[in-house]
Amino acid sequence: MTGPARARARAQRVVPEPWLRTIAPIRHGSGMTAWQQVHADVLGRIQRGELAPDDELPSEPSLAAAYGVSRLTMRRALADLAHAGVIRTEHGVGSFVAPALMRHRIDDGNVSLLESMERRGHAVRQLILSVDRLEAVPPSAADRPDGAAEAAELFRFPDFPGPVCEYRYVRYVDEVPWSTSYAVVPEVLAPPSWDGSVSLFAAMADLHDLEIFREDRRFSAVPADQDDARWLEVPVGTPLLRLTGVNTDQRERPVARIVHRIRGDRAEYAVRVPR
Amino acid sequence: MTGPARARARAQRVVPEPWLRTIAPIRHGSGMTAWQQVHADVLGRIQRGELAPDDELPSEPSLAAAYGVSRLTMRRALADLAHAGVIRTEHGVGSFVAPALMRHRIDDGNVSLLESMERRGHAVRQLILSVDRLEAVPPSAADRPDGAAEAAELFRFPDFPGPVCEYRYVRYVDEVPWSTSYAVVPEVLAPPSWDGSVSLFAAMADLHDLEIFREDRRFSAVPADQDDARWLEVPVGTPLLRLTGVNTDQRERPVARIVHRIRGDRAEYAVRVPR
DNA sequence: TAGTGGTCTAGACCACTCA
DNA sequence: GAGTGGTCTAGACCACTAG
Repeated sequence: MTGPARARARAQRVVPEPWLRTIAPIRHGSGMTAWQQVHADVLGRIQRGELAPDDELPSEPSLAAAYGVSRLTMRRALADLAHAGVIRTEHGVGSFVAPALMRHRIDDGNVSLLESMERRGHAVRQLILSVDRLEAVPPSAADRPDGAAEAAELFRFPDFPGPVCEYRYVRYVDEVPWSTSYAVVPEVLAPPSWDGSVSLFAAMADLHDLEIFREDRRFSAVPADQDDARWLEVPVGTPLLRLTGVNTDQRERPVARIVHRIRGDRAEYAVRVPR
Repeated sequence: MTGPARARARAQRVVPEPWLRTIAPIRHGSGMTAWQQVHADVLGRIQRGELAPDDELPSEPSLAAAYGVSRLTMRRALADLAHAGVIRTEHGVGSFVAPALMRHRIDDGNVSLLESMERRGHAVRQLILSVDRLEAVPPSAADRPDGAAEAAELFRFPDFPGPVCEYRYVRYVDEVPWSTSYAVVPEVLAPPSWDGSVSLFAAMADLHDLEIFREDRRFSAVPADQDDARWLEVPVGTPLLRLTGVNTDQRERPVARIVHRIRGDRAEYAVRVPR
């Protein structure tokens, strides 16, 4: 496993020093706690356009001094902004105003994210983290993502008994991390040399002359764990949209199970509801 | 606005004192940070069943002492568990192991949460927070939930010009908070005395002899703000499933726009994808 | 009133990035 | 090596709940 491929635009400009002087110390004992006031003030300044996307914020100590709070209180405010995707912090570098969040609308019909995005002119890249072959026995719940009883269900393919292949990969849209993804397919259907340049399911369909349908989709919201945080370049605890599903072939046989954990500040999934 | 209606089961038992002695101080400098080790240890003990749902944890100071860390570090670990819905903390009372999370599977066809849940034997209650009449002009983005350009879109009803009614309410399932919800409908269609005992859209349908369809649904993930936190009884920043949508009548005219912010640790929305 | 969780501080040290 | 964010501490005070 290589480290996260960082090829990100650097700060457009550093916020000029005079800007710091426009900050007034917060007032204690005014209903709101200190970190809430700081949070609101910084958010307001960003929304009002005082700071532009990719601007670098002053350092934590200097901001803390300007607001008249301790560095820890300052960090509490900044952490909340980072969770909401308003700013982004990089260890050893600085904090930056996040670029205007480009929410992608996905019509989750029978077309993959990759195809759907490329049709709209966005570049999708899939970085494969691991491919494992497993006997189709329910593994111990502990080391599976979203452990518990659901784990065994992930490995059930009644029509294709035998070992399964387990894929872990990261999807990028326009070189910004989009999701950590997990897929399980029966080994007999697995494409032997999938390199992520096409949809996994498109590869399966080609190989075995199948038609693959997205059968059902389930949505939930979960906090980013350390692994998510690392690959998606967000703080631990950031809300992620968790999308699980089953794909079937033209005879309604399950052929793949997937779990995507998608950055909540980037993704919006749209579903047409049939009448 | 009244305070949150708390009618919650209290602790089944307090974790016995000897249990505290089974905790070993964490080892510094072993790859994981202190709070990660504490987090992992507490989570493991809960998953292994040492602590049962609704058990009350020892106080923060005593836990901190047992692990050999400062109270702040202890709190960092507990905060992460609370975000994930593993424990729940009550100010001035204590921390408790959260009950096994009951994920509800919703087939989001043309049936309301209320009907769908009651059909499955769950009690749904809707608490109305406010009903406001507004001129149908795009309001300032600042004070709308999920402000920005989307705000104006919420008020567009080309077929029913004029003022709109804005509803804010909280939905409970089995007396546990489920979502904070927000709906906008044209005033000419608004039921004059909706009390939350039935679906808002069922009331509209009855009143004006409409058939109401859930036209499209969009899913995203957002952190709980202070208002969400208050009503849903979760910490600020907890991941919420954000569900927005448009309802239309039998002639495909938009008649309502809705925004639900749903506790991520309780909800899972399932959608059948049409072939 | 006692005990709990929530906020805040000042200071220290570590881990990371970059010139 | 200088500057940044990440972690951690000991201690203090506040806000809330309950007996």
